[in-house]
Amino acid sequence: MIATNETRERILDEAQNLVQTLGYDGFSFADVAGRVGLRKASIHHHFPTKVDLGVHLVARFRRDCSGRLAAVDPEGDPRARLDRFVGLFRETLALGRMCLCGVLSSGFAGLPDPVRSEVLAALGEMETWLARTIADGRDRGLFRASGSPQRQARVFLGGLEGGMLLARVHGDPERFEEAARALLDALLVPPR
Amino acid sequence: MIATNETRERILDEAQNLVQTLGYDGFSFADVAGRVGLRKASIHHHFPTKVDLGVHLVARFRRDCSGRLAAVDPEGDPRARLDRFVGLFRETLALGRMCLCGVLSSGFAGLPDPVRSEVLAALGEMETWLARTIADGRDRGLFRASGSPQRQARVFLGGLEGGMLLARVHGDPERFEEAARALLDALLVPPR
DNA sequence: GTCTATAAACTGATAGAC
DNA sequence: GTCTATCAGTTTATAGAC
Repeated sequence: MIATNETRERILDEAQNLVQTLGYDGFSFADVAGRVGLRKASIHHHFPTKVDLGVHLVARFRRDCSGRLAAVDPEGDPRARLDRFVGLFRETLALGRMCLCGVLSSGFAGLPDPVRSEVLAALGEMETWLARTIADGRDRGLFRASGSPQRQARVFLGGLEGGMLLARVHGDPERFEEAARALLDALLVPPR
Repeated sequence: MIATNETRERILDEAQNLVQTLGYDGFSFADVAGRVGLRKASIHHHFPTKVDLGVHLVARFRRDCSGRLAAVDPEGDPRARLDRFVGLFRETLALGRMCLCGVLSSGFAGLPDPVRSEVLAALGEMETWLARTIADGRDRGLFRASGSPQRQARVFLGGLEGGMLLARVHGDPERFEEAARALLDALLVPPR
């Protein structure tokens, strides 16, 4: 792996952290600069505009998600694969952060066009992965058929985002677990 | 009903509309003033600070929700009563807006303390109403018991918020309907 | 109650020295 | 690549005339 500009990554790290905690409008060049230990002008050197920073932020998040999901063995038990998906959300929540796509969905109408596109693309990739996994589980007789796998994937993702949102508000991760368990149970074929 | 200061209400209307569309940071005194047809200073006359405006915003929303839910006949079919709850969300979504609590949950950590308290109170009242309705449905043999009614209420509310969020992002209200249907189905006792 | 005018702080962004 | 200095625009908020 070529060393892909370390400062750039640190800037993206801090910016992403802020967005996942406070929302898109909740971070400024001054905030990011302060945390990275640089001046505002130096941030602009790496990311000329805020839109540019925002787009690269979501694009990296998307690549990261895709990579993690691609690393899940597609031959494994579909239930365990879904658990892995839930685990990615759980890890984020444990840090007190929201899913990047979830936060950005909240003030979606106010986002710059290029950022919106990236968010939609990221959400689309998650849904596609979920739909494929659910379809596989149906083929194996593990999941019940109820509408299309795409439909089930959309409900699953929405449920996770909502559960995550309310869990963080109440500072109670157990709420997220409740939601995840309910979503998985709804998918499973009845045990008798 | 005594005429409860009309200008104040119009200010709250426009501010709430903006928050539900763009988020808490997405509205300014200039925005609100422009829409109401007043100058910024006049808004400050009615609501001295932004925190003050924000608190009254959520407080009014909370009263409004409580009123609408209290108007639902507590003797009626629990399934229809839940449908009524879903309908409140549906109406908001049809206007391209998010649930006020949902939007404010997104950047929760960045909200002023008094606003946070109101959001938590509003969410709590919704959950309590849902839990009572679900408990009633269980007593009548309509809903399946799976964890406490409180737990089911939390999952239900989270699912609605998440479904609403993603439906609006994709500009596809049908996504919300899918989520709502799945949540109701999960509650119902199997039809055989 | 509404207005004009103004303040102080902050926003994203640029120019140019080192 | 990072810095200082600066810009124009916006933010919340106040003072005081009408």
